[in-house]
Amino acid sequence: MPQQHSTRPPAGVPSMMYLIKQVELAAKGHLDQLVAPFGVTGVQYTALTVLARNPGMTSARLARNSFVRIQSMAQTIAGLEERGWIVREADPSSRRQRRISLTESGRALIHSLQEPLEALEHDMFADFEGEEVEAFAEYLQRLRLRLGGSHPH
Amino acid sequence: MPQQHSTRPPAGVPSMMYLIKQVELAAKGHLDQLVAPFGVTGVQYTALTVLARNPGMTSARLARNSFVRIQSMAQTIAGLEERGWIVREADPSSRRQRRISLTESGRALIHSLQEPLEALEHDMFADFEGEEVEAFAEYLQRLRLRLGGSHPH
DNA sequence: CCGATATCAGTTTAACTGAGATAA
DNA sequence: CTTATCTCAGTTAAACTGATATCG
Repeated sequence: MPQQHSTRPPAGVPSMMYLIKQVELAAKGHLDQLVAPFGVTGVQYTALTVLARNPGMTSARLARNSFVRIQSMAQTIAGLEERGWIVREADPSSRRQRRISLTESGRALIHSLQEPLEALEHDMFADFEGEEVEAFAEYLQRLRLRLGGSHPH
Repeated sequence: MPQQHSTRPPAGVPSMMYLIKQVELAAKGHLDQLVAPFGVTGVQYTALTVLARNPGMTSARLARNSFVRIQSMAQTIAGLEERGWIVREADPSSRRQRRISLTESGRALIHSLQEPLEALEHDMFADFEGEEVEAFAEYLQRLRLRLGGSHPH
């Protein structure tokens, strides 16, 4: 039954998604600002850190891990390769796949940015209690798993 | 099947921002999928709901509220106007500003999408306790305020 | 003159789709 | 034959910058 056009505000329907988007947008702004002087975007840098933690990854696997299409990730990877931060080598056991590894230059980039980025995150959560940061991270993890379940192909 | 657990140490520098981005990306996918049949994007729709809750807003004010540039919001607003979901009327007390209000069509759109969107959010947080959802929302609010403090001009 | 609003025009990031070659 | 990976090519959404006119 269609309610009358009450002046009642439609409550914050998409409030959570709106909030998440705004936080992401604001955080991206800070991240980009910090890493830009190094000639890297926030997306490129985060991809690089994932690759640093997972040596030998393929582009396709990284794409699935990040919930983007293979082609989207390929573009990001191409940028990293072009700048010389990564190399892709043919895997002898699977000539189709190209395994990614960081160059010295890539490792140096991560090293240079590690401290400023930790400071940025520390600042982001300056008014959080220690356990609140962990709780927030845990909520994000849960959402990531739940929402990521239904990714298109 | 390819449910892998990552090699090991989850610790990483930009882990929080990476998580936030992934959650936002996944949530956006679900939102867009839901609202697309109505000819609206997720960004357009969320802007519309903000306008519904704040009648008489200007584009510039909405932009500041959303942490985007005036020009970026103007583009979103233009899309909403083009589709007939909003109208912009000259304010007699300030001939520069154009106050935005929803049309019947715009209100109908919000009404049509309210229930499915509530269902989507409910589903997102299905494995959250009630107080956890509130805590998560509160964390996001805090981050929004803290990060939004340093928005460019 | 200055600041805020709005607009016009162009750019960039980073996602997307579709098509096709090749290897497992 | 099927599926996954990779690549090429083009598209879109949604942010951005810069410049300009006008109102208060």
